[in-house]
Amino acid sequence: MKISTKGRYALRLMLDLAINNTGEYIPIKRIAERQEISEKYLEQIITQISRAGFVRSVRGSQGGYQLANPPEEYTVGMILRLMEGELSPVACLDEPGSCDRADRCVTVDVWRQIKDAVENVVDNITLADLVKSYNEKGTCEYFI
Amino acid sequence: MKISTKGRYALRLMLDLAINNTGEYIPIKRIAERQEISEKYLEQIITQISRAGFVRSVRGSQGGYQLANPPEEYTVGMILRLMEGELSPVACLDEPGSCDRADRCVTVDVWRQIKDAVENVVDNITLADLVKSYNEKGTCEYFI
DNA sequence: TTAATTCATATCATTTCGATATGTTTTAAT
DNA sequence: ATTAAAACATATCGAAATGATATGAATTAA
Repeated sequence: MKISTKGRYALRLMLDLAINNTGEYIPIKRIAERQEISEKYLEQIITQISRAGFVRSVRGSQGGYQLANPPEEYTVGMILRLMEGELSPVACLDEPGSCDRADRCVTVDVWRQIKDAVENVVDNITLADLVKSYNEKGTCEYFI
Repeated sequence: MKISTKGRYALRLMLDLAINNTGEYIPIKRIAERQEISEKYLEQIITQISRAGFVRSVRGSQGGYQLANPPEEYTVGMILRLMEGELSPVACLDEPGSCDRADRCVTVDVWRQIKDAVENVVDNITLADLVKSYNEKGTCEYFI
């Protein structure tokens, strides 16, 4: 039941962009430094994020990334789903017909409830909420 | 964010024992047939379950397993934790001191909420609840 | 004695994870 | 023009986890 580093790093990356949402383009190198994450690994991650249209990019010297929309418009769920796929504890919830026991299945109700509970959390927290938490935590240069 | 087959199979196994909770000892072979799961794989799983004291076993011919306690006393959470470990989306929630960014961490609040939401589901469903669902689903020989 | 069963380990193929490596293309600054 | 910085693209790789299978020993009722 773990979220992969890709999902976690993507959230930190997006939160970094949200906190530094000044209009400037931020190079991935800065984020890698601040977050202490491998630059090359972050490049892979932001490539996915960029293709999804969550960020704008400018190539070349002085280039970088910025959020495509205001932090209010990104939920944690959007970001996690992009990297992790559906937030289901079992595949059968997302692949109808994948299980021929589905009609007489009892435990699927449990998995469904878990999925709903998780989604209820992640779809109701935005980057703006996290920026607020960050600011309330006092003066600190970094975060996780 | 997936639950492994061990966790899922363990729940089906325990539910099978709960449904067939007649006082008899049930060989793993029967359960493997009913659940269409590899017998040898189920053996590994029930070994863990047995060591935790969740079931009683009798060796030899006519031997098998039965629940050590009534179905009401087993939550889904107990069974999943036994196979999967803590139901946290990130390790840092369970390993204090594992992360040196913990003090200035913002995203950990998200992970904590996810964990709480999942636990709230699985710790409030018992095998007895699932047996009830099973019986309400009508006459069917099998379940998942 | 035999067959059925739990119990114990070892092994194994495949996939996933978490990266690293090696470029290319683009662009601002010099 | 040249250079350095940066996005973009793709391949590779070691380690761990996953999901089993294999082999056999110990126990017990029939």
